Amino acid sequence: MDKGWGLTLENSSSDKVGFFKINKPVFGFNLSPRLNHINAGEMFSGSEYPPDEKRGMVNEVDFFSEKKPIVNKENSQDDNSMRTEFVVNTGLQLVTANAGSDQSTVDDGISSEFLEDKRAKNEQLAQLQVELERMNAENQCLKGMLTQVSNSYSALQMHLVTLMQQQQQQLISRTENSHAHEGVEAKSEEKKQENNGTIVPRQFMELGPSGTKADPMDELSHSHSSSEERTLSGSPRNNMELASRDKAIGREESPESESWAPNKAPKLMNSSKPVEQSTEATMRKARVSVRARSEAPMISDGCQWRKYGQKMAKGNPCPRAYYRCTMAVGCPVRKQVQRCAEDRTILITTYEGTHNHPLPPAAMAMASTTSAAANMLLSGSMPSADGMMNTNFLARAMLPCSSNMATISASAPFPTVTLDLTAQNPNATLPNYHQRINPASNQFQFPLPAGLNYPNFVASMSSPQMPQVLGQALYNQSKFSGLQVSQDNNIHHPSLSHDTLSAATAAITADPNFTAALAAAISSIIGGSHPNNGNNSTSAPSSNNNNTSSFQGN
DNA sequence: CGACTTTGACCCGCGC
DNA sequence: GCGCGGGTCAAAGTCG
Repeated sequence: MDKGWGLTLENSSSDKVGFFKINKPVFGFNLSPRLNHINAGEMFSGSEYPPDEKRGMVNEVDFFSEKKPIVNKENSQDDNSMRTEFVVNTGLQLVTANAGSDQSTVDDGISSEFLEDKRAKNEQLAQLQVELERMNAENQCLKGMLTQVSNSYSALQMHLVTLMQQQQQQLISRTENSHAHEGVEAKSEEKKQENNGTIVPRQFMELGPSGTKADPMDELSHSHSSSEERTLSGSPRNNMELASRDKAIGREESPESESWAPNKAPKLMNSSKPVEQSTEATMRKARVSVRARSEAPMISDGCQWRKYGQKMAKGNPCPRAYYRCTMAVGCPVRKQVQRCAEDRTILITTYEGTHNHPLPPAAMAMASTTSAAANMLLSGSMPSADGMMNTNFLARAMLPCSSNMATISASAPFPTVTLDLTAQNPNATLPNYHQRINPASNQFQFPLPAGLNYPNFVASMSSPQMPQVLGQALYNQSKFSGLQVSQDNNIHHPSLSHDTLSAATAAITADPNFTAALAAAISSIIGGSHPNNGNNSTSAPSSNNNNTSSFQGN
């Protein structure tokens, strides 16, 4: 039908006469008024609207133009669809009217016939107007339905995108787990890579709730049995470390040996697992460091810590404090807190290890979002060509945005992710115990709005959106930088990247506690699996959820 | 009294 | 082998 009309209008005028003579009746009589209305409007509303001369031709050749030229002329000035229907209906009605008028002409004369005719036309007009209104209403209804369908489609599309994102994340975590499970089987392959000087993605630290958790140094030793073990390079240095560890069997168990079983069992196991030990030794060094301005002695990050030592570090007049997580027995997570030598207002907090217990709600919220960050960081920290390319690409993308930035550096073979949130020169005051950022290392830089720095540590994690925002931003970044595992499912959100990242950086700078917890979560993931995965329990200890008061010395 | 901090001693890796 | 420095232990002290 449409095709017929389209052809009619597009063809040459010489052919149109014939087409119109044929199609017009078909259009007018054989189709429902509603379809006529819609199609007529569609056909004549566009660029193919027939010129006046064509309309004139139509009128001239129309079957009914001879009887009702006035009607056709009136309608041709207004609504095209109406015109069409007028032509059609007028023809039908006039047959009857004329039939009646023939008699009236005989009975009443010309004047009464004229009045009758005019009245009939008025009635016709009224009917047509009513019909037109009805159709308009129907069109409005259809428009509404179309809008509704469009909205539903958009909503479904968004939902689909969300589901695909979640699926992708699950795929990533599943892939990591499979990597861990395949660690043993893939060792021969890893060895090949190691021999070739290729560094494989770092492995995770063991984080199981075993009661014989050793200190981080020794933890490595029994992680060969860990399902979360990941592959890593066995550098000569690591092998040496391993060998020397094998020799060292001396330290006695402390009263805390149940939770921090220092050395015995691990070392016995080490002797038979040199390769794994070396990889774990490297993994053990995975850390997350947060540099932030704070007068407080320690950043509250939602976990509970116990100080177990303090030492003077070389090159820094400020002592370094050592803390371990006491939220659960045997939790291997530790952190070091030290003030920056150059700027003592800067507090450097370094996290190491993986929590073997559920994190407090606040930390859990952040940890859930930082899983994406960890994916990105882990991928980006790989010294592989891809990793370097991606991180460099990301850095290039981020660098021009601002001179003040939070810096996350992941440097192999001592992967340390540094969140520099001091809004100052991010590289000037890195602590000497951290590997300084260098061009060869993997580096993530996030722009921070100029002038932002750390506020007083009075803010709590009051904004539940922040983790999601950051997580989404990092997730987008990871995808943007091509770090996703699955290419087939890659979803691009170019519109989200910039805005979300800005929001994320704003969130970071707005709440130092958030950053600390973020770093802890990242450290957990880098050092092992997701903190939330370390324990089947889904409820975090409520009594120890927030230890802010415990560490707010100032 | 339990939890936490302090602090000297010790262990270990690493460079020379 | 030795010494340095980082990291940890554990007894003693402190605090609520």
